[in-house]
Amino acid sequence: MSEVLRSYIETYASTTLTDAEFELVMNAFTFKRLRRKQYLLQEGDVCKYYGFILKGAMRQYSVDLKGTEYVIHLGLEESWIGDRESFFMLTPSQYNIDAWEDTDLLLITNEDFQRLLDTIPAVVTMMRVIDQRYYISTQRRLHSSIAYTARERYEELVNTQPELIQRFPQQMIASYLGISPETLSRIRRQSIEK
Amino acid sequence: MSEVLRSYIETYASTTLTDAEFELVMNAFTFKRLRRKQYLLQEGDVCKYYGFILKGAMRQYSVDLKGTEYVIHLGLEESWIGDRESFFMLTPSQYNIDAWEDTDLLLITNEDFQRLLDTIPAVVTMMRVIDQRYYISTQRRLHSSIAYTARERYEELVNTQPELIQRFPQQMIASYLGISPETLSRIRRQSIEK
DNA sequence: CGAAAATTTGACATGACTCAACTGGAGTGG
DNA sequence: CCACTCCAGTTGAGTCATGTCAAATTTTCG
Repeated sequence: MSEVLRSYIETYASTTLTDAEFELVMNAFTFKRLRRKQYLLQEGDVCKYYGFILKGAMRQYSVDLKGTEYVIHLGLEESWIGDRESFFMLTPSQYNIDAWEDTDLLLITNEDFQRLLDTIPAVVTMMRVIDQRYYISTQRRLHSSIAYTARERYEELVNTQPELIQRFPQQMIASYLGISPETLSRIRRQSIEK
Repeated sequence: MSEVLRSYIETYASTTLTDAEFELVMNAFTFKRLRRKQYLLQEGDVCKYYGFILKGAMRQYSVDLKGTEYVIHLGLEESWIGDRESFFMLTPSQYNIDAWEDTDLLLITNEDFQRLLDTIPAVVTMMRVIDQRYYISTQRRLHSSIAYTARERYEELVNTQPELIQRFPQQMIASYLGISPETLSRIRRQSIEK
């Protein structure tokens, strides 16, 4: 099971880990199983753990005074989940993170993570590559939200990340796109009609 | 002048550079002066240089078929400018980058940048810290675009980055916020009336 | 099957956009 | 130093995309 993390790191760092290094990595992480709807993080708490998703589906979202939820991240297996701002700055988070499907995670604390960065160069490289990709994908998403209509953003998502649409309910996808569930429903109908 | 870059790196890396290291850094960068409206990057080109702004104001934007401009980044002194996706992936950029004010830059190529990352640990650390901050600020901006109205986004910008509002014309700020210049004008009037 | 949740649909409200006209400087040149 | 132009910003009117609320329908799942 932890082989998944090993090959993930090796892929992103474009190198291999020695068994000793991998041992260190595995000691730094704790396995955790979350059932559907269980929380990894609740608003107001500091994000103590960053998680690597082995299997499952999770979401990160805020809730406003009216109770409306705003989804800012959806995560599937072989990706990371956590509120980075809170995790690294040790500040209270404005986000909630919960499991949408039953999810298996590998969790790591800030301290342990820093230690890995200090001792294993491959982890540093991996982080650089991941940040790079995140930087690029967020910039694209930001550009979409400024330059594209609701329909265009939905169609872009269908083309680039169909797996999200398959795994999460429509209302979450709507929130992720920054539109109402009703609007998304209408957009989909019109897309089909054409 | 290049002392600015040195102290920037030292601040972000929380360490000092040896003179030898700084020598390497300076050899990697080229000084460039851009006049107002000159381009650093044009759509369709690969972003050959990443720039550190010593003095001035720059913007990064795309243009759609109708000629409408969408500003995705505004940069002032002591920050970086460039299309990271194009720069690191060597792909043609969809963005234009030009100088809004006369601007002094230090430019670096991808090759030279990789070399610095390989030879100077402080540069690696600096990048990690910068990426971290960018990650956080972009996530916030994304959250704003999903969860807040045009007015709220404008007010947030006034509170968090008033220097952008002072240095760039209103229509660029509007584009940066993803709203029309007319809408921004009306929002401002109403804010004043209250 | 039956309850609860998700999605769809309809009717209506509204925020934001578009287009066009107007206003008010900031420069320029006679 | 005035007249003129240019351009950003403002304002108005009409439109359109999207949101809201409520009801109907479909799907999910115990």
